[in-house]
Amino acid sequence: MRDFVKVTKALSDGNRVRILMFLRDGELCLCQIIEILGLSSSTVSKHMSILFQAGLVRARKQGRWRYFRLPGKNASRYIRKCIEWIEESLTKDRAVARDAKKRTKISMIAVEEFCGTCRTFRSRKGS
Amino acid sequence: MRDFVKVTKALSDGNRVRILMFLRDGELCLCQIIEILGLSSSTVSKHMSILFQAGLVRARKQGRWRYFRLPGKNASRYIRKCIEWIEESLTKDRAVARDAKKRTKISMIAVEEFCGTCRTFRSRKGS
DNA sequence: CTATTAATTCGATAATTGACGAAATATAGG
DNA sequence: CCTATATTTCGTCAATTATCGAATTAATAG
Repeated sequence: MRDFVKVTKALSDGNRVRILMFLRDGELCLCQIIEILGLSSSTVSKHMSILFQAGLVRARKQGRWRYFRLPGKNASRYIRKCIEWIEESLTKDRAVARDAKKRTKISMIAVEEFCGTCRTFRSRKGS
Repeated sequence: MRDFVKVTKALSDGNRVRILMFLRDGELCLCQIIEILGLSSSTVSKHMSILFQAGLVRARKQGRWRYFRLPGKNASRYIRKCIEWIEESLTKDRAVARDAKKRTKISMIAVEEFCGTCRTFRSRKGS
């Protein structure tokens, strides 16, 4: 029960559900998630930690960046079922559609450019 | 999204999940639920209201008693999926097993006896 | 109508939660 | 080592939540 409620608590916030929905299209690094949600980095970091603790996302670190993704087939049966349920319930959701669009836009910029050295590059170019 | 989060918020409390699990065996009146959970009547009433608002239980009133049950086939697809998911995830849960046992014990007393006139009867007999 | 009892609503309280910004940590590059 | 940047942790604050008991409402029985 403890673990199960950890999952339902993780799902009980709209922003966290949004994250799960746009992670369906593949992994993203934290700063990309920050950009899509429009929340502070500390807040998003906390959200990711809650999703991670619940087993709803996997994470990997590469250099300075941390990438998050849905757990896929390695996940326990009830986590997989859970994600299926969320997907089925929200495919037509407006907020989810908006996020997907935003994600597409962000994905046009290569990850290494979006956050990282090239941000410095871009701002140098801009100023 | 609004409605979906209403459901996940309803599920984000262990006591409410317990309620859903022991309602699988059929409807119960509020005072029976109170007895199984061991919480105050006002608290349980609030829990039932939250579950009802989320569409996770149905209710009917008969006389002074209010009976609650799972929504069954009338429920929307995603509510049914949700309940399936909970069931699948918690069939082996210890708290759920404990509640089921308690429910069986309570069910030995007819509903009309358990709460209602016969409670007076029993306490008169007892004192 | 009155008394009793089931259930809900109300008001208070302690705990939890979501948010932020500041400070700390980690990593890469010079 | 020093700087820059991505992320996490910490402290704080406001909002929400789970709980209770008291008061209220609803419905039956006498």
